[in-house]
Amino acid sequence: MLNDSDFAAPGGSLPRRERERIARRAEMLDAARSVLAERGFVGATLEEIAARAEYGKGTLYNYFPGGKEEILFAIFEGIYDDLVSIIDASFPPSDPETWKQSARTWFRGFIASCFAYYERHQDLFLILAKEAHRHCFSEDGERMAFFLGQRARATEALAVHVQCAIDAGAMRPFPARAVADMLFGNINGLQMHRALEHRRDEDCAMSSADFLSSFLFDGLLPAQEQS
Amino acid sequence: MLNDSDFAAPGGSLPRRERERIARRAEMLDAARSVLAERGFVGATLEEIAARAEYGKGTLYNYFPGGKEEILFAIFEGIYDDLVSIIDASFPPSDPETWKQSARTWFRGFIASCFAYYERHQDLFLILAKEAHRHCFSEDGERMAFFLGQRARATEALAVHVQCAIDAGAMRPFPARAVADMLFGNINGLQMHRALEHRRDEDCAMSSADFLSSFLFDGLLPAQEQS
DNA sequence: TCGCGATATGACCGGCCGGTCACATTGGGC
DNA sequence: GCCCAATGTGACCGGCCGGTCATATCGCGA
Repeated sequence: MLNDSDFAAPGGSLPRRERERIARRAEMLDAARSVLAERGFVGATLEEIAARAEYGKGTLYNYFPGGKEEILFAIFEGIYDDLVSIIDASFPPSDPETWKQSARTWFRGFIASCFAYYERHQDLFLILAKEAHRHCFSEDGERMAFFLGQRARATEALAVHVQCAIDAGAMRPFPARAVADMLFGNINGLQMHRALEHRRDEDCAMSSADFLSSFLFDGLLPAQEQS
Repeated sequence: MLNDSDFAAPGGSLPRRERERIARRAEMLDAARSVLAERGFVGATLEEIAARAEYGKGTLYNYFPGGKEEILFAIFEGIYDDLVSIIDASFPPSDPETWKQSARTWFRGFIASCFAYYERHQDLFLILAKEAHRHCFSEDGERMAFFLGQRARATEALAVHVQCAIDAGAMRPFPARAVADMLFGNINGLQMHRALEHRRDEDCAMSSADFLSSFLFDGLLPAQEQS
């Protein structure tokens, strides 16, 4: 993911065979993403994924011996890799003084990057919206552990920066993990709101980021009521 | 739902036959809720629902001719009925002056009621978390319409009161629908956070409501930074 | 006690799909 | 051009489950 210019794609110069293998795997994942976004994990069939990737069903198993589940895992790992990259790119390492001045701007930028990412990869947002919560409560222990782990990876990466803001006095001293969770929740929630109302234009992405950061930083009370 | 003391249950005194029919339907829905919470909609089998309700599979179809889908609809309709009842009970009709004084208290009470409800009906929360988003993007037009409609019913009921708060000057003039959406999103998000961390005690439900209403009303900035 | 409509039941059917594997195809080294 | 390893393939299998329906059972009224 993110290959299209967002961030560095791996696999510079390897033995020829290896590069082709990676490229084919990527084609299959592309197809899988589009089918999963449309039909969800249970509704998607390996047949359709294979067809859309222009391979036979059996071939999928050469690249994903774990079958459907491994494909799901690979896709989610990619999404969370992207989110962690966005987080890292949004908060340059700085001293407390800079933090105090820039925290709000940086968080607003982070929020805008997330919206831009979801806007550019609507299939990934759909997969996230349809599947992420579901599998966090899966009855299959291994699957649940995987999803909780991915979720925790992103939450903790963001919580680090929340803690910086708190330490610098730029944010009230709430528990950093909880705040990080709420940030993600609000970003996803607002994106969902936008998707359901079919607001897709770029302008709206900007104003959504403004709305959300004002909502989160300044709260719901009118200015004179702040306590 | 809510039969256990929360709010009035329907069906006072009807022809005997009719009451028994309603009671059996309720037993089946109870069983269905517990299976759906564990396995999700696709993982749940009619066989297991019937067994848990102590009926045969065929009998389900006497009460839910529409099969699995009708059961799902009935459960969600009940959940959203409950949420609307909670909303109505949380905001007594009042004049603008009372609103201005009490808005924050009422919203905090509403948030606490939601947490209490989810705490008391964890199966319903699980169903909501696992299924609600998924079906809002369903490829089946009718199902999607149903879920969007239910969602809109609750959002609009809450938005009415948000608009009152705004009109009374107790809340910043954001779009009421968007605020209502964010409120629900944050309540569900925090409940999810608590569920995943296995925080289940009542104390925590109280402090969660405090945390969330402070988070939402006062925002993330320290007091002296409020703009 | 009988009879009959209402209700309960679970064996069965048909379709679906994840996963397998014997075979076909390819392509690179010689 | 030949050979073999690597890779691709889709027919097939087995299990699963939603939905049906012929049959059994119930219970009420006469």
